[in-house]
Amino acid sequence: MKRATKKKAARTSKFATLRPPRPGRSPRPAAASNQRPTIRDVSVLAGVSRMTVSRVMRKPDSVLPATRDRVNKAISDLGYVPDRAAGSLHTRRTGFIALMLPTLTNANFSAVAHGLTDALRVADYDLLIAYTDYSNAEEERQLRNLLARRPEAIVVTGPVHRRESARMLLGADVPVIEIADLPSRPIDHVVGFSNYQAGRTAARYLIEKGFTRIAAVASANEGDVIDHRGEERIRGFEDELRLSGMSTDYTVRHGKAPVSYSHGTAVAGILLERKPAVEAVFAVSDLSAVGFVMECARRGVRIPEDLSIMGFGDFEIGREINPPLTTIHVDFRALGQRTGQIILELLSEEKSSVTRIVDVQLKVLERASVAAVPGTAGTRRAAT
Amino acid sequence: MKRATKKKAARTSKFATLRPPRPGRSPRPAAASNQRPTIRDVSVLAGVSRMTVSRVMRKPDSVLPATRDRVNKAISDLGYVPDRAAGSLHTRRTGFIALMLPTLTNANFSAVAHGLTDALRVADYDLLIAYTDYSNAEEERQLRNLLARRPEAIVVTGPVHRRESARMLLGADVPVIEIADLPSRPIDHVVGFSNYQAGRTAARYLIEKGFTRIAAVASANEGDVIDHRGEERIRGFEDELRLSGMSTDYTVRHGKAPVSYSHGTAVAGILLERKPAVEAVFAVSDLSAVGFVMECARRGVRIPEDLSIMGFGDFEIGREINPPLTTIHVDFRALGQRTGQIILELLSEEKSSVTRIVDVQLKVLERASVAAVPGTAGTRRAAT
DNA sequence: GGGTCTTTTGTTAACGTGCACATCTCTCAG
DNA sequence: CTGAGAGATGTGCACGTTAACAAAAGACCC
Repeated sequence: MKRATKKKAARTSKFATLRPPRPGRSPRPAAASNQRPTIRDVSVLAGVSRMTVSRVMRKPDSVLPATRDRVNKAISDLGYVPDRAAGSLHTRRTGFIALMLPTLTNANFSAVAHGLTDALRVADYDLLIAYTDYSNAEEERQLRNLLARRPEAIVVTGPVHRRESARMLLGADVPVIEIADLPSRPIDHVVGFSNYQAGRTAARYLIEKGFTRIAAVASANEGDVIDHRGEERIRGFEDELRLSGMSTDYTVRHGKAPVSYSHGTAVAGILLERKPAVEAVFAVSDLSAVGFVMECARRGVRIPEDLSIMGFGDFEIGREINPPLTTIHVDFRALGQRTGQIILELLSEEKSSVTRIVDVQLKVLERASVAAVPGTAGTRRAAT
Repeated sequence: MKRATKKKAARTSKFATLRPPRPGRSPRPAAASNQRPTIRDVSVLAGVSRMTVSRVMRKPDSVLPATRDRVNKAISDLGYVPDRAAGSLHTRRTGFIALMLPTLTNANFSAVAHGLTDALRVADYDLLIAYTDYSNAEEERQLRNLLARRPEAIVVTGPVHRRESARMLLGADVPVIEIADLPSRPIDHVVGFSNYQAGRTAARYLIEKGFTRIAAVASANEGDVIDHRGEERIRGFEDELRLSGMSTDYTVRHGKAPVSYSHGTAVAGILLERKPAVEAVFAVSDLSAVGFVMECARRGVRIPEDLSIMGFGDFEIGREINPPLTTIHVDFRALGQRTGQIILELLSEEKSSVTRIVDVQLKVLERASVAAVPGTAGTRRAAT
């Protein structure tokens, strides 16, 4: 029988008969039972060499079916799972993609993670997720951590602000993709949208509806903790107001990033006291806008009759509340998927020096929380 | 001067003068400029051995200040970041903690991730997050993936259902912690709460408020995609109803896990048609409950006057809507932190064979979305 | 001034895997 | 029956790091 012959041959290491045993190298006993099995344990059990085991796992067709079955049985009996760290040490491919987000507790950012995973699933990549809690210092710390894992691509929520962070990213010698913004000085690739333009778009939308007393609502910068993308939206919003000769006095900054429902609730308390009364509100995030709407309901302020409001981000809850929330939509899941596709392209191509800048769609979703000022019909454009 | 002497001595490899150069081993040229620097590059630049560089990074006190400074300068000049994969190959410590969640787009699960990170921050661990989209098959696939990274502990959203998954976890020979449930047959450690009891608690609460026509609202199992913890809550809820001699006919199952706002909206459309009219509703998740409440508002169904409703999970939005949502609270962030602490304990102790089962607090938050039936005063307990 | 101890630094051999290459086995043509 | 070629399998080393051990250089003591 073939098998017996092969087995014996393998066990007696026929190729090394002339070589004396190496001095310092003990034959190493079979793995202790409490240790995870290695490819060597599998090879011994199956009576083949380590290389054959390796082949069974990565190109099974190059191994004789009988041998393959024997090896597979050994793998399964031992519960062997190859150690990717050891493998990648040799292949220089870790299979890690690093993703740096401000926070996980934000449906849009988790949507990015899901989208990215979707796109990467076809290949054999694992996501290495870190989050910064909106702090640049933490970003740098996390980045150093991530680089120690040798990711094959790095996705950061842009723009990167620290010099040292940018330096590390450049030095990593792997594709870097900034997402969720269009940085003025990109490090490498970009899949994002202009938060500044989003802010301007929101302002233009409200101005065209005929409002003149318009508020912007955002978090306050607190030391190192800054929502840079939110800041950009507010900056664009205020710029557009000014360009139309309007006041930015109604802007309210409150609390630390990230904003959520309670932010809107608190800000409503502040803003609704103002005289003359504010007519329209743009919140830096839907979550804040929703909190604002809820507080208005409690105070008997009718939306949109007494006050119009719009948010940003098209969070699911905005579609469900009464009235539904006008907002600016960005498909974050698609953004993540697109990012994943680009990574796959960049990693498959030989030497792609083409820098990709993808500007993702952004659109106003008109819902019932904004109503035009009577007599305006929502089309009063640049009424000189 | 001391430094010059040392430097020269180091460069000429004074300890190996008698040994001839090894045959097959080329001295290896300095790393190509486009390659990430290794510890060897640092050692050459600093004029010391690799080991000294390694020491500077992990126990700096054992190196002479002058040498240390020289090495640190080389590290910084080269932008050297050690490769943890290579290090862990030798130390057997990867610094990975694996976390398997059903989804990231659920604030409570992301809170677990944040809590876990909080607790692990003091040590040098990185979280390796995977999610299953509520599929057992995907759980098994992801688990195999995770194990290939050799995590030092594995956190899974319990209970684990597949035989093969459980087998892999046991074979991993690292602490396994099931969270967010109290499995009847735990694999190892547990930090969770009884979803079954949560369901019973909810039912008891509504029964004591005097309701008799009570609905449970959940997702429908769809093939492999099952929200096991939600199922447990519904099971407990219905068991408690039956124990009080009540009907479970009002239970509505709809859509695929995970449920969200639109789930509640859709289910409200179904449930509000029922005759005789339902009096109280328990939704498997706050998100569904919120959607339900919003749909009631649109239909003119007053809460709690016409209908009482309670949810589960104490999501932030439940506190903000009108009326605020009665719910069952579990502190998921604390759950994550507790899990992290236990991991640190387990990994620091020599041989801790003690299995930890932590039953996390769970409490009903009484808010305005549930009102007692007139004449009940909310205290009709087991009215025999 | 010679031994001994302490401090500092260097050398070697793994850790688990995969590639390049070497070697054996089998088939088949001539 | 032999040699070439194809197919199957094995060996050795490298990947980047660190623990254990070794060695050198001072410090210190009598």
